[in-house]
Amino acid sequence: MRPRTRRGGGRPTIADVARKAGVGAITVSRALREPDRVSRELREQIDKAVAELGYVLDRNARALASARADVVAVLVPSLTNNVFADVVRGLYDGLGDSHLQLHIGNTHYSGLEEERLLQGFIGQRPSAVVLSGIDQTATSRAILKEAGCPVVQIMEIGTDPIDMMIGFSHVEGGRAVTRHLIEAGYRRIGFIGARMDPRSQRRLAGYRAALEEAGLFDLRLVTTTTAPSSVSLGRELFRDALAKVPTLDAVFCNNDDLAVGVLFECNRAALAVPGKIGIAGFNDLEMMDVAYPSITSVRTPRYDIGRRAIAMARAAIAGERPEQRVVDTGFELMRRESTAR
Amino acid sequence: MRPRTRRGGGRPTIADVARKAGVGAITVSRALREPDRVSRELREQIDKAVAELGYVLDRNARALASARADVVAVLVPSLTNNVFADVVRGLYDGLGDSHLQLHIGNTHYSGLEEERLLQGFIGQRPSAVVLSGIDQTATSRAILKEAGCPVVQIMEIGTDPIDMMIGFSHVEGGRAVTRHLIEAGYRRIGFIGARMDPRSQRRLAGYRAALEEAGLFDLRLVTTTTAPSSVSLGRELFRDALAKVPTLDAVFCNNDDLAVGVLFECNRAALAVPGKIGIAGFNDLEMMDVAYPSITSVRTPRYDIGRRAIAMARAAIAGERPEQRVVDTGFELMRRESTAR
DNA sequence: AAGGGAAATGGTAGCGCTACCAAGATCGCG
DNA sequence: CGCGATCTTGGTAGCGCTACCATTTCCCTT
Repeated sequence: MRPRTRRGGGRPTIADVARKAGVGAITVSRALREPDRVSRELREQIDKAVAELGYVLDRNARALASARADVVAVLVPSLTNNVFADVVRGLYDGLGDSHLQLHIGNTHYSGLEEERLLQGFIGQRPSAVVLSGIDQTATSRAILKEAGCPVVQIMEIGTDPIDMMIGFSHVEGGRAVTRHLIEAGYRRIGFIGARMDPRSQRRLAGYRAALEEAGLFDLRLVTTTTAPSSVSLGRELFRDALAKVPTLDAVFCNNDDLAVGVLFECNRAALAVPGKIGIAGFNDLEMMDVAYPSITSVRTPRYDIGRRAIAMARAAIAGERPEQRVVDTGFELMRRESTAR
Repeated sequence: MRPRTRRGGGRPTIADVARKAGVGAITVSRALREPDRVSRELREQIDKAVAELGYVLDRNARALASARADVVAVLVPSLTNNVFADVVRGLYDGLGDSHLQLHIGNTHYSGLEEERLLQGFIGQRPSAVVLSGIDQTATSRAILKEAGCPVVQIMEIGTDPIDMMIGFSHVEGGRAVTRHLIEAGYRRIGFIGARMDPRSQRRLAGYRAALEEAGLFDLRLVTTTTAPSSVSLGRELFRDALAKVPTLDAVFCNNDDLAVGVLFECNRAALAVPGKIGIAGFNDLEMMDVAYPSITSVRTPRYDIGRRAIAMARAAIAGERPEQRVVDTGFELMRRESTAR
């Protein structure tokens, strides 16, 4: 009958450290969590014992004992998408020197998948949850309200936050870029959209509103697909759009990948940009400014949203409730050569 | 003196489910993990109780009790980079219906950061670890050998795997594309590199070997920076390279972002591609085939590497040791318009 | 000098789950 | 029909850590 080491792989525990340092286990625990509350002398002994034993804290045990994990659960619809890659980078940088960990889940733009992931994450009792958009299912909302931890919805704003929210209006983004195209003198302005998730739908709504306002809307101008966005898809959709409406003189693409595809296709087909065709994208990827001609786009503060979302979550974890639960970051229309007619 | 609910937020536990279903707690635990080992009748009662109580398994408690978390720790050098985004997508898809979770860490191309993250991840007792490249520090290697779980190094191969390895030779990739440029008739072939992490260094080594073999190498042909890669950086570096060597007639870019930047700059400066300047990239992003002209690149099976890495890890977790510890996926040279002279 | 309070340290009792073992029920086979 | 093998179920005892409370020591007041 082995007395100890029945299961754990024999890794040193906090008790081993305590024995070696000649202190109580709880003091080691404290030295690790709140060094200020332990005398310098003991702290040094403990640090030494930790180093000598190669002790590593068992996060699972800590999470169980303290009924919460130092984890922020993050749900994004895609990781392949540059847009969310920037957000995630901002989230990471927002962590700073906190001992929080990020656990990223990929919803693949599916509300049900989001529910499933949420279920799993909540089982870890995260310190906070960050999720994308405002179109959670009723079940997801219920789970989150129940969870009792700060929740930050990002990339979009709306009137009914689960808890907190930081982002911008996609309707206004779509409207702004479309108005710009109208002002530039374009008249047959197409919309090209891939994926057509709720945010894309709202960009389309903004586009439509702007065109209707000017009496220029025509359903045939809209070319969309639910297939995932890509540069090659931009080419395909542009060809379709042009076949449908040969008088097309501009396109607003629901994201920059598509816009780049349209540009390449125009180059290939010798359609002058911006003379013959105006092109505008959305998100303002770094590439848009370098393209030839450079491409008009809507700059969205993705990295910043990530950073600030974590800052909001950290403040809320610390008990500081913000006076403003919904933060509108706005966006910036970047006028470039591709629409300078 | 409250008898129960001292800490946990009052969420139902496995004991609550057991009481409601009229069975022992351990039977509930089994029904959740190995449904086949519980009679149909009890299983249905338990499922019902779970649903009614809204029971969610506490992963921390499970991990503590079973001394391992159903987690695969993944370390990648960057999340913003399309290349690793594809790998991560493959990893996710490789998970399939297993109950494994992915925990992603971002090393920012730093060995020390990798060590730090590894330390944290090991504290969670992951079921497996996946990490990028073959240049881990001695400390990292030691930690991993100690950890006693399967380890998969990805995206590159070498002769001294920590455990398992899947990827391809970056030296050969660089050599192949450079030879192609030589065969296409280019003579003053530049190398443009950003970041210059170890894999980029090895691509450069392959480039150099190919040029030396042909008696064409010249140090001034190499233009690199440690700054992170971007399309605009491709433009800058190309300008620098051209200023240094005005007779430059081709460039091999250590990745596709740079190559696109070079293409845009050539368009802007009215340098004919491939006539005046040949361009080749690395990784074969989807965009390369759509660009005008389309850009030669080295296709790397990133998504596939992700999937197969998880498959290898899962097999190893299940106790199946592969006969082949190092898997060379190879790569494919995609010859396109940008080098078709 | 007595009293009050803060700071430093430790002991006890779980957190919610599962490994391990035991025991009863069922079955097959000679 | 007896006996071992298999299946199903349950009890006990932790996993490694921390919340909660108790204790001791040392100041600082008054």
